[in-house]
Amino acid sequence: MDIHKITDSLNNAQHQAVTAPSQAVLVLAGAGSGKTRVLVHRIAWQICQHNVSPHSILAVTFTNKAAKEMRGRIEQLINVPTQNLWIGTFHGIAHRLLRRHAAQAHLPDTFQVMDSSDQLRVIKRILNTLNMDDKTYPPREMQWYINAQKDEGIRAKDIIPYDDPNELQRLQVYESYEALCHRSGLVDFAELLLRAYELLRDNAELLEHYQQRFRHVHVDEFQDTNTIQYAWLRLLTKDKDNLFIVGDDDQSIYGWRGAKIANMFRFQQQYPNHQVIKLEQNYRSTSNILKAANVVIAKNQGRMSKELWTTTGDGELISVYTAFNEQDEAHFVIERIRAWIKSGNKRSETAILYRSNAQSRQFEERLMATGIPYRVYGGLRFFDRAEIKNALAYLRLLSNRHDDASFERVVNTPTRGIGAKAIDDLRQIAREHNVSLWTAATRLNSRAVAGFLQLIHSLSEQAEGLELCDKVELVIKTSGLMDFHQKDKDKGEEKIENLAELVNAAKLFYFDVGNEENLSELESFLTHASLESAEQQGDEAEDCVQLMTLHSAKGLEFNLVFLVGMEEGLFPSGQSVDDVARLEEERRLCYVGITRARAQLYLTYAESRRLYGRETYPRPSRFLRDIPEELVQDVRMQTRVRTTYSTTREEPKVRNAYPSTAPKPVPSSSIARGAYATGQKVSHIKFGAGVVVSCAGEGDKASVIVNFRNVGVKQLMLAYAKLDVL
DNA sequence: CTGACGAACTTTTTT
DNA sequence: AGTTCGTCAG
Repeated sequence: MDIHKITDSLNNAQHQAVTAPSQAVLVLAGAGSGKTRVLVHRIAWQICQHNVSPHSILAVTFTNKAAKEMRGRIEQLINVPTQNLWIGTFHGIAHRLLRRHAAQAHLPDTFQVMDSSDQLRVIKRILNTLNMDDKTYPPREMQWYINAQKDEGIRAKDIIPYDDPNELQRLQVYESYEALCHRSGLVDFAELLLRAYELLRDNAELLEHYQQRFRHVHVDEFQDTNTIQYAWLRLLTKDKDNLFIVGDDDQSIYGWRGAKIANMFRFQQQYPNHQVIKLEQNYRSTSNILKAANVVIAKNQGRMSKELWTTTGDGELISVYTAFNEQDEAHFVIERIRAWIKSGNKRSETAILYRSNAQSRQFEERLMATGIPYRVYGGLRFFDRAEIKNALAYLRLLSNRHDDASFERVVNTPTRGIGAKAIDDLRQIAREHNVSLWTAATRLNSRAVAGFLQLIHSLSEQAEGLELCDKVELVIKTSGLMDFHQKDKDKGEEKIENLAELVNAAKLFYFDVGNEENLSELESFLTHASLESAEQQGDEAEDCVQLMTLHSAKGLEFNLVFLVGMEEGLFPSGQSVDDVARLEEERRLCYVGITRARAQLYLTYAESRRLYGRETYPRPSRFLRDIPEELVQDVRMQTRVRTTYSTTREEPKVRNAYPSTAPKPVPSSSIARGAYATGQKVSHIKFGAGVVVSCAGEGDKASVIVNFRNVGVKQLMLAYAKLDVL
């Protein structure tokens, strides 16, 4: 194996990281500095240079996509079989451990993983049985509570509720939930991690075994680890310091779901012999973009210092566009994209990034009207669809009759005359005798219920010996799901297609017998469905404009990026502004957003925006003001010169590149009144400079609403207020 | 069981 | 505004 192939292409810092001695290493990797590269080459280096068997290497990521990419790149780099290499998500690895040692983890061999919507259903049901009002105890909050406890490694038995009645109630739910999961052989996502941690913690020989086995442990996106993930890593590596972590404190954007940047500091304390290597050279963006990113993030306190730089030139200035309202914003963005595509660029190289999903609509509408193909990220995933979950629930019942969540899901889907009453009875029996719903059903005297049991029995018999995909097909057809979903008025066709797609997915499913010794093919497929649902998204092949939240943009890059809705209250989110820590996370989010852009970055905001059915007049985001003027070009200012305010109805369908060569279309809501129109820059003796956002009334009663730069929105009567047109 | 209506929401999301 | 969720009547 050619070692040079592994090290030659690296810069100094990368080289240092890849070839660092086997001790704890923290690679502080800025955006676009080649962190995946370092991980991949580090692993390759160990295998080739130090003859480390792939069998003794563990690499943990957060997403399946990242895991897959890493494995692919290692295989590409070195010609060594990597089946023995453990690369996977925290959840995937935890799951694997639990399968191997199910008994020691106190789990049945047939345990199944439940996703968050399954979990929510179970919790709802528990609230119900406990007779708890779901107004005072919203199921979502209970779910959040339980997961938060598990993320911190806290079991119900560890909680001392003191005298707080609320806490007592929540504890009761947590306990019942644990009991039900245990009885049904169900494991939620947080449980996977906690259980895997406890497995190692409580089984000395097992821990010893894995400590011996994994000579090198690697972690990607370390800043996103939560308490239990850290604890688990710590168990595995504490005596050997063989932990190689890559992360960027500035890109920690998941604090709200338990990620702890503090883990990076904890690492430094608990692995005193560690080495820190900073990757600061950026290979993605122009210098101007990096400067802006650096300035924005510099305002955060307590960072591990790090500053991105590049050898490529300044590049274009960052463009800021001030829109009248959200429609104008969308219009502007889409026109720019249109011009960009027209000059020969790929649609998939441009992205519209927003803080919240609700913002996508305006852009979608415009794109649709313009006929530009686009793709919105973050919708329902394939395995999350109701029809798919129904089919999977039948399959789960085939493999485990006592899976209460699945039982309840399909016992009356399609409807077979088992109403709320019958289900209540079942629950009653189940609770009294502490048995599963299935067992309860065998004791209930009901024709309909007996019919359901019979159906499952017969499906089970018929499925015997069939290929996986034939099993799936059998279940879908025989259970009546096919007919049931076909009846859906407007979505029937789509649902049938999805079910067909599920059969197809089963056909394509690769069952790795060697790796899943304890699992049947069906069980393995079901696990795959819960644990890897994300990757099943449709055709990425088509060249599409990309629309997504800032969160989902992490890790991606585009030549042309629009960061839209740069307004106080939106971004930073109104819910974060009064909390320093949350505001810092918003700022990191902004940093993430800016660093997605390779060549060109647009920041846009609207002076007036319809939000929750009301007209709001937000002020420009503080992040916008942080970026120094010399890096920015105000797109609107350029336009101003050419704009005629009297432009009214006949807004031309703009053909030219907008806005530099075309007159700025005035949004229909904007009506000229005398000298004032929305968008007009004005100046007031007392309030200073501002922009007209709305006009009303005529003659003496004419008034305008002005958004002043320094004092915010004011309504002024034209008859009294002295306004100067700028 | 379906459909209709009204109330209550409304940051971010992977596993 | 728009969506989702729960309740109620048919």
